[in-house]
Amino acid sequence: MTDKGSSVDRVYETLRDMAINFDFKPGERLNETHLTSKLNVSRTPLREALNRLVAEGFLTLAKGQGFFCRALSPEQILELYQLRCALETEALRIGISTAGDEDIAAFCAYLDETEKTYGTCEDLSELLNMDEEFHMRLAGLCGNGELCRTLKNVNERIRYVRLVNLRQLRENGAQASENSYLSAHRVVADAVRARDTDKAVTALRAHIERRREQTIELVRLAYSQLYVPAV
Amino acid sequence: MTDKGSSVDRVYETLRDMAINFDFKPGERLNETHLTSKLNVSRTPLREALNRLVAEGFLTLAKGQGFFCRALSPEQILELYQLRCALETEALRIGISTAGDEDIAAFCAYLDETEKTYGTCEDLSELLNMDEEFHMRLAGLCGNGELCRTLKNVNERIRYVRLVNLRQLRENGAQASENSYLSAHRVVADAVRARDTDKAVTALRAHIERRREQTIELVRLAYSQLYVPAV
DNA sequence: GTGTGCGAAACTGTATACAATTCTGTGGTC
DNA sequence: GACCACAGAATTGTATACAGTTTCGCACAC
Repeated sequence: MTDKGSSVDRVYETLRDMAINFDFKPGERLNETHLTSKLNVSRTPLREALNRLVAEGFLTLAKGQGFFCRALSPEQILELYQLRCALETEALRIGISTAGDEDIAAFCAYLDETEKTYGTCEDLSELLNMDEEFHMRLAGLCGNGELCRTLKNVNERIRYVRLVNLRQLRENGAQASENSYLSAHRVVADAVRARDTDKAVTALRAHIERRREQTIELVRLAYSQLYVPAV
Repeated sequence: MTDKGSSVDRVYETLRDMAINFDFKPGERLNETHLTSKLNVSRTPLREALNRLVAEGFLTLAKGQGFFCRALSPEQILELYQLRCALETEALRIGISTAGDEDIAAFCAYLDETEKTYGTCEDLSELLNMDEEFHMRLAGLCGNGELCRTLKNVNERIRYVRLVNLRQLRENGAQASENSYLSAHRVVADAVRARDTDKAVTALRAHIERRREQTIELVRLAYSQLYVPAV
């Protein structure tokens, strides 16, 4: 029953996941022939998938030289954080003024539900998934599909750095930091429930921008982890 | 010297222009064979370009059925207006707090310069270009390339409806409306020069959202113009 | 040792060929 | 007259072939 999807779709999703996780190193040139044998498809659907990923900002395309992994630079990450902030705060504004009570209740219920597993979650990737899910649901309250799709793309592109961030916090034994994530979410959710736009936007903006200062250091750390195979 | 660019690039730009102007009708199925003969390329680069346009939201792709022009619906346009608002207001916030005085001066100078031609411009498409250029320069003050690229894409996707709007205003003999565009720009620019974030954001938001109420009617009008060849 | 030029190999960009699916129109049945 | 079945045509999705660049390595000059 599961529509196995076209070859392009399968290849596209595989490559996107690899790009998200920087399985391709920043600036690395992609060898199409290697990828075809790795993914068992011909170059035609492969290149169609690659072209999509270029349009989505995961890869770049240099005429005559082929496809490259996107760069990983503090500037780039900062730009994406700003973009994320723009999208999320506006979504929040719209959501607070237009979402139904039941939608907001469902959103808050999700937070309640995940609150327990948040502290006990060992897998950092899973933890990040939960955080992203929270933010996507928050944004989803605005009912704007275009906005959500754009946000999703941005989140995917900063995911690696965020993961590095979590690893760092975990290593520093900063259990508190995870709780601070959670409490920040709680503050926003409460403000949403109270339909207090200013309070919610302010809290959310602070929550997102908090990470900005560390970005330069985080990108440096990211590079070091990229080229040292995880134990 | 003009790098003639690859075949894909040329085809891509042509198709994108056609999509922006709804030379493809909303929901229309695109026949690849016809396009190949029209554009004098084989299906391989054609499909690569089409895949890019899907990723950019100009087209959709139905498995087994090929490529279709995007829909044109009030909901879609409203979503894009909201997205535009999110991007522009955030860019404005950032720009006011980070742009150099000389950048702001250059921005204001551009407004001064175009102010004259604004009233006398006969070509509505050209008029719209000028408006878009103003907004892109405004956004450009924030120095965030990702944000600007996203905004550019959004603007392209709502361009047709905005053009219909201008046509309508022109037909109603509403010269005043063009002046109102201009004066709104002036208000924003003055607030930017004064580094008054709240005032600038409020004015810009109002300027953009003003069009929202008319959207349903505008989309209806757009359809009528799409299927009646321009005289 | 360093830099340069050349030629082969590798790779990209595009065209074409083929397989599988979808669409279309005709005929038949109720 | 409306609905369904089916065969042929058209169209999409993928693989392969080919031409034009680029890259890489090696030899050679300085």
